[in-house]
Amino acid sequence: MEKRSKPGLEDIARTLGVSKMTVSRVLRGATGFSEATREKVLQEVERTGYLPNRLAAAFGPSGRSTLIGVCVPRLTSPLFGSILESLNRTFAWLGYQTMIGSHNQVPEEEEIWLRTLASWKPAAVVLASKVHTKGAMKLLRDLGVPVAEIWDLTTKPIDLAIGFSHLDNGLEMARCIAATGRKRIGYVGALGRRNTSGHLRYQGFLSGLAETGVTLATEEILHDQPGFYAGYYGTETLLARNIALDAIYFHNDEMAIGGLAYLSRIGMRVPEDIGVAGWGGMEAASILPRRLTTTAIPTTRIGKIAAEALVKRLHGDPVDDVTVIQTRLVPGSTI
Amino acid sequence: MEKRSKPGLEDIARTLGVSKMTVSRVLRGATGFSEATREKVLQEVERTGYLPNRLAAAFGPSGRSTLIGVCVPRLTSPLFGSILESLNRTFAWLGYQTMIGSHNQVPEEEEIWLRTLASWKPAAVVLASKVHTKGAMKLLRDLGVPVAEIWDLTTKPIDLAIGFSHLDNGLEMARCIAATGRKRIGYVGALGRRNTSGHLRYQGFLSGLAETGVTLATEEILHDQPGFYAGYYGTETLLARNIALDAIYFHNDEMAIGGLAYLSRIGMRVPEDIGVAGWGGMEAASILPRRLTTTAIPTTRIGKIAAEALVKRLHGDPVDDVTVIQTRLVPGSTI
DNA sequence: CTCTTTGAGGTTACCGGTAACGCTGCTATA
DNA sequence: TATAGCAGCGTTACCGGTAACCTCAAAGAG
Repeated sequence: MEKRSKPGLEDIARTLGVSKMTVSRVLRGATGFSEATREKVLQEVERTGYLPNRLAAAFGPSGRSTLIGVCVPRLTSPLFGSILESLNRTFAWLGYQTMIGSHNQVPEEEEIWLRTLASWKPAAVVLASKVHTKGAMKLLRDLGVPVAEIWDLTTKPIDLAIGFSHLDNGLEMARCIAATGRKRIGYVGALGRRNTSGHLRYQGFLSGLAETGVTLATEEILHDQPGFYAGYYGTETLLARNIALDAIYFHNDEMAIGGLAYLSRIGMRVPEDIGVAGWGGMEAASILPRRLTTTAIPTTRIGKIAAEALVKRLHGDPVDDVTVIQTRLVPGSTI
Repeated sequence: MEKRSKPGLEDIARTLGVSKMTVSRVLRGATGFSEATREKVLQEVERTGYLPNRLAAAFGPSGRSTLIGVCVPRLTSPLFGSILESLNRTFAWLGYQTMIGSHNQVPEEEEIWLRTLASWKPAAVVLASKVHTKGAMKLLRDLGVPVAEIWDLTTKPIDLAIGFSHLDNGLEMARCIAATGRKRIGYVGALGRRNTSGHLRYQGFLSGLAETGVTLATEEILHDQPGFYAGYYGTETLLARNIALDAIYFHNDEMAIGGLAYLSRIGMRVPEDIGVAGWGGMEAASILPRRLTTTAIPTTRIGKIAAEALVKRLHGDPVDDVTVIQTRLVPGSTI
């Protein structure tokens, strides 16, 4: 039967005959103690199995939190999953913990999440959204902690930005397709016309086509999640219009693969009858009978760099405000 | 310029001429105040934009935490992503926040994560792993909070269990395949022979085959993550042995789709030349030229029920120790 | 009319760290 | 030799809620 909850700094300090503060300094790696003291403290910590109380550490006016809030559009996407995995791993390595949320591309949901996060006094915030509500911006300002915006670079960063230009991704793919001489081009997207990064790629794609004097022949932007189903049915809808097409650009690889499934079903050959391009560089894209033309995104790198930059900022070390991550157009053989 | 950090309970209490305790009672929905007082407090909270400090609330000997730890094998799987999404949503609705980690099927990583989590004094823990280290079990015991084990049911639950039997899933699929008269059956798995839920399905599959006097003709268990690549190359390896096969069971749908890609590449027809079955019920499985034979998992339901059960237990309401979730074998047309 | 109950709210102790600040004794320098 | 500086450590206040305990007046019971 224990009466007290858990051994704390004080217990260690008492058995060692030093003060709480000394133990605290040793454990935080601060200065103001001798090597002999450090040894003693670490041994006692080991012996007692002392667990620091991060609640207490973050508490109080001068408490230093090790909590990082992270909000992404959704948790079901392997792309964001990979970023989260990378962020989690890097932050853990550097002594920080994450609190993860998703906003489903609705800025208001991000604000609600941010409000909850704020009540935990986080040390920093990572956001993977293009748009923020006024309320969210005010919350971020009141929090007064570093903010890393990942994923897209086109917006003016609040603080730090790590990512790439979705607009350029779309532009680049348009040029790639145009270079093959294809001129009757369609687009299949998702998430409506909300201001998402997918929509940016769409806009970049339009600009890219315009460069060569081509206009989009037809488009179908569903309101669903950008998954296999949406790609399949979106393609069906697009082709039902009986507009002759020689290429389709998709919101992402999942949708492109859904589209390929429909094309295969109706007997259209890719790339002979029609070209297909996706985005995201998912694993499946490279094992298809014909390797999918897509843009590969180094998600692990993005997570690692974002976490490292944020921690540097927290330590007061100099960091670049904007870090551009290189993406790579994978030519494939579906165009 | 503000001198104090943020308005707290005390600030609201002072302007209203009541005590901190009264404000706290109102906000927590406890008893011991009049309707008039409640109104006043809520109005003042609204007016000042007061944010509760959950750090302070969870702190102290009698602090009530609203933090829930959740640990899943990986964040890149849409299946686990969907569970996390569902857990997050349900917990948020009920006033709780999650701290998410992944253990990558390594029990020691789970223990490390658990140790970090423990220093945040969570109110409860959700685990999606079959095996736990001794250290992890001790940490859970010391924490003394409710634990929900989700995903698999075969192990003796620590506290609550919500899930289904992976063994039965494998068994059922074996019977389904055997019923078609196929007898030369192969298996392609991943994650080595680690004690994962995939391995349980494999074992159930073996038992199911044994029932009908069939033994596995050949198997290939890779050490990679169970993704498209692993399925593709695993199938290549399997078939390179030149053992005649009329069906392959895969670790999951991603791998099955990878396998289908290889089969298609070498010109084998499915299901005429060879049958294929996966597991997981991913979206893509149902848009393939032939609908994939698989087992659909109601991930959203699992998350919702797990979160609700855990919160009930936290409130002291009665809960079933074990909740069985029905999975559904989708016959498809690849067998 | 007195005694008990109860609703409404106040008081106090406490949690486990952290920063600020103060004290000691030793060493380097004028 | 005086003293300034500093490494090393102790002391103290504090944070923002919560449970436990206490008070007090009004209502109801006998």
